Amino acid sequence: MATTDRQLVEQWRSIQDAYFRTSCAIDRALEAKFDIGLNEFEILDLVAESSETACRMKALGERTPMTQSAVSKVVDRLERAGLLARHSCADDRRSLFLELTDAGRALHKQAAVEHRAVLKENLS
Amino acid sequence: MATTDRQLVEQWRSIQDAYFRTSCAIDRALEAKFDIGLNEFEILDLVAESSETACRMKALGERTPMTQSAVSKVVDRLERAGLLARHSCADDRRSLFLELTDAGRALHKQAAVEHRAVLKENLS
DNA sequence: TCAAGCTATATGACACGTCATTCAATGACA
DNA sequence: TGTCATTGAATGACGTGTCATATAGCTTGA
Repeated sequence: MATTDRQLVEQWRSIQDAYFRTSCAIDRALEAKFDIGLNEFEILDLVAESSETACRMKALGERTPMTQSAVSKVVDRLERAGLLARHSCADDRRSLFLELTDAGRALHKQAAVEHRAVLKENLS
Repeated sequence: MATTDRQLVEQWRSIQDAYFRTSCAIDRALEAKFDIGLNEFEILDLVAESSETACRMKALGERTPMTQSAVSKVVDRLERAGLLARHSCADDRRSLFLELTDAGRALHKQAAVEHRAVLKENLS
């Protein structure tokens, strides 16, 4: 009972610790080298990953813990930074279809290497 | 190489997922039942845990990933809510010594039960 | 004992996330 | 086809976290 609770809390703290250490490390590295944060990278990564299918915005919302409005704002920033473009979708004019620009694709390629490297350093 | 990267990313995603699911669940539960957030609870928990020693503020900063200024603000809110009090420290008048109020202690006791319960539901 | 530096905390500006709301487009059904 | 509900996305108000700084108290050494 008490020991179970203790173990639970221990387990939770270790998850928190791994999460904070790693996400801060990624964030700092990406911020320093590419001037984008972790969430920006995650979106770039998702878009890069699924460069086939259309109508992304919606899909992104489903693949990330971020809110729809958060996604919208991250995409704003990426678009302003010239890394990503919104295209309207022919078959459903409410939907938007996202695509990396050349700059975005290039940056993502480098950032992904960095990202994996930081993961390697920080995860068991 | 590629497979290692893939595994790394998988591992990272699973940590992220566990972290988000669990922290959101705790946050919602505490927010709904006790009107405090996760960080507020963590601070209450830390203070409750070490109710012996003095000059807490500093010590808290070392036991949490939060920034010193974040801790200061969380303590502000807890103090405003009447759950916690700052006492000045006799031997070093820069330091502050934190103490749960009766209300704080009572709330922490209940909230801790809830906290452990949510952990149990969300962790393997 | 006084200056210079260090330490503990608070505060203000700012970035970013959430929630609630809005708006346009779509679907469904009479 | 016209109305009503629903869906995809954007926006504004707001809370909370971070960084840089301010402030007060402590310490050290001449």
